[in-house]
Amino acid sequence: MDTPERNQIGTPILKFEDSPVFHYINSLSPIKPVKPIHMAQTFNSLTFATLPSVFTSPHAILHKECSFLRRHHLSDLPKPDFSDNGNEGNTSIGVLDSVQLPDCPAQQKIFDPGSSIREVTAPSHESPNLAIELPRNLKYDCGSPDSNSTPSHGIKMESLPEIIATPASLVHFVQEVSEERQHSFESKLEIQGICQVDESKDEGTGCDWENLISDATDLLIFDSSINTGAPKEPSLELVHHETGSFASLGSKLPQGSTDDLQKTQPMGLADSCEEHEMEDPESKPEPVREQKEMDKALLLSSSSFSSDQMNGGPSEGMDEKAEKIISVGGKPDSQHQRGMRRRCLVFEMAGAQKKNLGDDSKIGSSVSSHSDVKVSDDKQLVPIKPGNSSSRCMLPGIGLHLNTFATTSKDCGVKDETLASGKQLISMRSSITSFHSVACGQITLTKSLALNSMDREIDSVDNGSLDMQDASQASTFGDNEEFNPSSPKKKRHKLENVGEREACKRCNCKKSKCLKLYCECFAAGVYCVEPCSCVECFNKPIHEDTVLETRKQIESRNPLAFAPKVIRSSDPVLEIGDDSNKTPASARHKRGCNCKKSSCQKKYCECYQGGVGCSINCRCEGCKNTFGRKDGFAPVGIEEAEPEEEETETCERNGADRNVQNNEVQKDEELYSARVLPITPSFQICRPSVQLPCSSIGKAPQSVLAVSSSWINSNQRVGKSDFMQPQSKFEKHCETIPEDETPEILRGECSPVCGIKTASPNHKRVSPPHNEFGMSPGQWSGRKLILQSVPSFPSLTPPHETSDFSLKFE
DNA sequence: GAGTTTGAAACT
DNA sequence: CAGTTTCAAACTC
Repeated sequence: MDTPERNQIGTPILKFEDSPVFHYINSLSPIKPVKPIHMAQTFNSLTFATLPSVFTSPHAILHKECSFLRRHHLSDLPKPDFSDNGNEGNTSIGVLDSVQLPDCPAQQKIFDPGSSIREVTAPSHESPNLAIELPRNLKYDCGSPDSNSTPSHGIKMESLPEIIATPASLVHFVQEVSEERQHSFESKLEIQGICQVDESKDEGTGCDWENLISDATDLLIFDSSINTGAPKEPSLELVHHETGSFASLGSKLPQGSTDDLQKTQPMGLADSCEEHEMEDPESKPEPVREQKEMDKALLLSSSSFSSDQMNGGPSEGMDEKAEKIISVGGKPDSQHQRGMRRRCLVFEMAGAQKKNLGDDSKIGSSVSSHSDVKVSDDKQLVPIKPGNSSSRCMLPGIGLHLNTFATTSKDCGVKDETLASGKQLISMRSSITSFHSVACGQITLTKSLALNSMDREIDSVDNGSLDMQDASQASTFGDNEEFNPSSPKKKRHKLENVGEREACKRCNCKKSKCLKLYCECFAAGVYCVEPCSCVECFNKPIHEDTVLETRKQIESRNPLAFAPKVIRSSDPVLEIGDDSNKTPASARHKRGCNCKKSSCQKKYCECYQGGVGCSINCRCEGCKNTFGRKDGFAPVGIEEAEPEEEETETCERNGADRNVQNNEVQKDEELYSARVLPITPSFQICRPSVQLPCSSIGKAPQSVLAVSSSWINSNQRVGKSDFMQPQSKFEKHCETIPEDETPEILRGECSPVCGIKTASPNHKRVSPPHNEFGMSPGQWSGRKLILQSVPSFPSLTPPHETSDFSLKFE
């Protein structure tokens, strides 16, 4: 009865598996499908008791991947026997095996049948509910050792004889089909069988295997679910579990266990590590896969195995549940490792996969070491990126606002001399993301949507790039996650060193109460956060009113006070934009610096700090800004400047890149100046607006999303919006230049910025349009809305009117 | 970690 | 608008 069903299910599953596998391969990591499967399996192992596995099994099977199924089957084969209806399970298994074996490569085939069978059988054994719960537990618990242990027991009791029988069959199949693996696998099976035969405990071990496997699968599933691309982890998990079981079993048969481990690991590895492998198994000749898997498995197994043994799972659990539990318990490590691997995977994903094999071993070791801490995080880590991480990470560290934004980029640029446009872009992206998060986190409300969208975009874009930042952020977060501020300075230094300084903006204000532009946080439009070591800080949500008022005052004096100091035209981050073409350096400090002693070669110089070259607006003396001297700029118009000599110097330092960029930038700036200038004001305003979301000042908080997007777009589009500064000088251009140009950019979205030229009040203060509203509105027409909505600066207030603004924008 | 330097921000 | 003071970051030791 059951068997036919199971068989059917199993076969279909297998078929499905293939298709799913392809899907996975094509689209994502195969792991996902596996997870469900694991669930089912876990159910099986765990749930022995309750319900017919059938229900669960199908689902699980469907979800599961071929690889998993296969493996599971192999390892699990006994389970079916154990399972309530050993008959069914066995029969189905036998059928499946027989059938599959021919089809699939020896090992794979073997595994496949087993897996499919297990899936089917397992469910039958256990109640779906239990199974579900168990899996959950496992997932959450990282393998819920407990659950595993119990189920295994139940299974053991029931299936002893059957299990034994099945193993033998399996062994036969394996032998026939696969060679080494088969042997190893067989050895395992045999071992299990022996153990079972010898003692009920042995059975338990066999069950343990299954359980372990199931657990592993579960783990794998989790991993997969968690990390689409974390195939490695699963493998690790499997390895661990198996290792654990092996350890118990393995004391006797280390090699066999190792082989098994390798086998099993390979599965996980193949699955997790590389989709290719996943596919490969089927397409590829088994040996190839096996070798790869083996290699990986070996690496992993070595690390994991040792760890597992260390755990003592093996030592204790030779036979019993305890072993199982231990092995399961060992999972944590495995999980940790998983997490590590996941991380590695992730990173690798982003960075390079090639390391996988070689690194895996390393990773495994390293992971194991780190695992403790990270384990819990692992799961989180993966999910975190999308959700939590962003929020958490972003929040703490990044205190990026618009200003920050600029600064961040600056920082990056500055620190990263090597920064190519690419990095900057990345950095920018990161900064942006961080910004969002920051805004949300620090400020109060963030618009998840905006953030999410941003994050998504970033994520999508970043994979690779993010690594840098993410890693940095992650590290910072790690530090900051809990916001252990420790010494802000130190953190800063660290961050700075990393180039992440931006990530965390902290202030150390003692007298300004963080209500003046002296305060970086306040200037950035962000509330001070724990990391800040400020004294008598009023820049907190609690004092929102005060903050808003103060801002208003400051804005009244200088509408652009909260605008980003540095505006970069080319932000890949925004990418929306377009002008990325333009030299990355297109950015400029809105006001310009006034350096006299630092030669614009130190962070005292805001331009340098921002990683941008000095511009016409700068009144610096002896400018040697490596990012670009104001001289360079001069061409357009007036230059303050001094013809400078030193361009060569710049070249020396950074190398041609910067120089070129700078030069280009300057040129671009000149070209754009007209365009940008008009725009810039709007941008600045817009940026603030972006921050505003958080701000709650009386003015309408703009819809962050709308604003942000628009803002971003504007920036990107404008690209060089940066230059608010140029205004003063550029104003001339603007005047001369037909507004049309600006409109192009602006027109894209915002209409006419041209007006901006208006008034560049003071060179010093770029406050171009002092009246943000008065002037800007017209100029920024496109963005006027924003301006309106965004008073001048990032208000901490949540966006209420955003809708209106958005509409306006549109 | 303390002290100095620097330049922006704020004030007159 | 210019000059001065205040402030906090950046930097040095």
